[in-house]
Amino acid sequence: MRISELARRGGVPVGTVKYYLREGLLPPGEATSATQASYDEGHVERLTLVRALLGPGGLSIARAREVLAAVDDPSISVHDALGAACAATSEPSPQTTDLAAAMAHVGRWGWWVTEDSPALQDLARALAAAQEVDLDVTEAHLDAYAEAAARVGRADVAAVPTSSQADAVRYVVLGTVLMDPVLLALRRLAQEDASGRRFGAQDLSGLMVPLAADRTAAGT
Amino acid sequence: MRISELARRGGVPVGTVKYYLREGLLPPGEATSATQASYDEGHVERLTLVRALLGPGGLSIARAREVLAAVDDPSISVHDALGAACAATSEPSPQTTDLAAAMAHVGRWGWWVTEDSPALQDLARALAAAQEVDLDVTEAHLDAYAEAAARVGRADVAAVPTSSQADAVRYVVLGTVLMDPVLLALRRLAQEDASGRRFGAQDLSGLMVPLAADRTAAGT
DNA sequence: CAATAATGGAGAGTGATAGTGTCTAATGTC
DNA sequence: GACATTAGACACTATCACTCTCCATTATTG
Repeated sequence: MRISELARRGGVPVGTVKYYLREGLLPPGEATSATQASYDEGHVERLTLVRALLGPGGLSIARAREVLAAVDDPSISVHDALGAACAATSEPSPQTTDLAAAMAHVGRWGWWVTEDSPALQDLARALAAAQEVDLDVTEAHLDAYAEAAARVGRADVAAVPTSSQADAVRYVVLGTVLMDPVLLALRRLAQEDASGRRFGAQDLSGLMVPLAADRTAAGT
Repeated sequence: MRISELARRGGVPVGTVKYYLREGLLPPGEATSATQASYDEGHVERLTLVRALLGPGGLSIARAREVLAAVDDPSISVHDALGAACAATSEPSPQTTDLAAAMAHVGRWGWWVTEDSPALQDLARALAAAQEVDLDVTEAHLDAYAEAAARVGRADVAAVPTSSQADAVRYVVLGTVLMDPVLLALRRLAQEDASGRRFGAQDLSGLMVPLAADRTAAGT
């Protein structure tokens, strides 16, 4: 297919496809002449993948390129692919963070992580930010988070397919990036549920009901 | 104090403080003359709060303004404050999303949420994005996420202080925004742990060890 | 009391990011 | 052979979160 069809299939303007090609997010099509290249189903798939990483995944072009490099690397291990995905979703450390508190927590939970994991930096920064504004995060509260995270991490790793290395790598990378928003949305919903049970019952009695599945989409 | 001291205390340039004043993120200081205003400790606290929302919280100026409006509203309920924080961290719905699948899941878990919750839209979009790229998210996998999220949501709500309405609202809003990155970082670390146990043992035996607390900060 | 520095306020400018638009020569298609 | 399409390159746009510059007006200080 030509570029216009690829763009249509992916639901993006042609210019955007060209942009992704330029940025190396999409591999070039097979050149059939000086001004023509043909693209295949693989390109369509790749394009939807790129859109997922950039949109819901929230990655920048540069980060998406790193993630895709991991997906494309046939020799990468699943564990290293996870590391690449993790790195792609972490902020670049602006200054040296004090990892002591974060490391103490992780040690308390007995988790095996490398000391230079970007996620450890992220945790340290996030906890420091909470402390900055005097947000009281108790050890028990954090333990609840850790148990929840452990549950999620175990589910993620258990779900990794064993069919092939490439499948596993793809699954790990995509799962890492695309399940973040799922988890956050679920936290919001769970908070709403818990809050409704604790705070909302009296003043919102009629408005908040357990969702029944008999309505498909709520318009205005 | 004058603006330069406020800026110094908050660790930001004076120009940035002026910008936040212009944007309504900081309340104006008490004008002592045509070209002078005095700021107090409340302003310093507010400034660190703004920095936390914009930096680690990942909010835009506009979203931060909404969140701060909730924090400032003395009559808002805790539940509504949570809703405001939730809305501030959701994408504005670009198109109508099909909520059916998301609602089915939420109903399955028996959660009480409103049908027009932004988080429900977020969940629907995130699941749709995963499906788009053929990422297989099983019901069991999602159930694990839901249980983890429920745990987190319960911990969050249980930790809400009862000292005063204002404290509770502040805690809820900040906790919602600032604990997101904590949860994501913990997921990464838990994944690394789980992955190391499953995939990493053979090829990274020496590099991955349970963290001991005898080192404070890991340099290069 | 005069020189210097800082302030408030407003508008313009900056750099990064993610595209879009425009152009050209070459090509495909009817 | 006429018209649309393409690849490739470069330039342009929009948004965001600042950052700079300017000015008249104080505050401070020697």
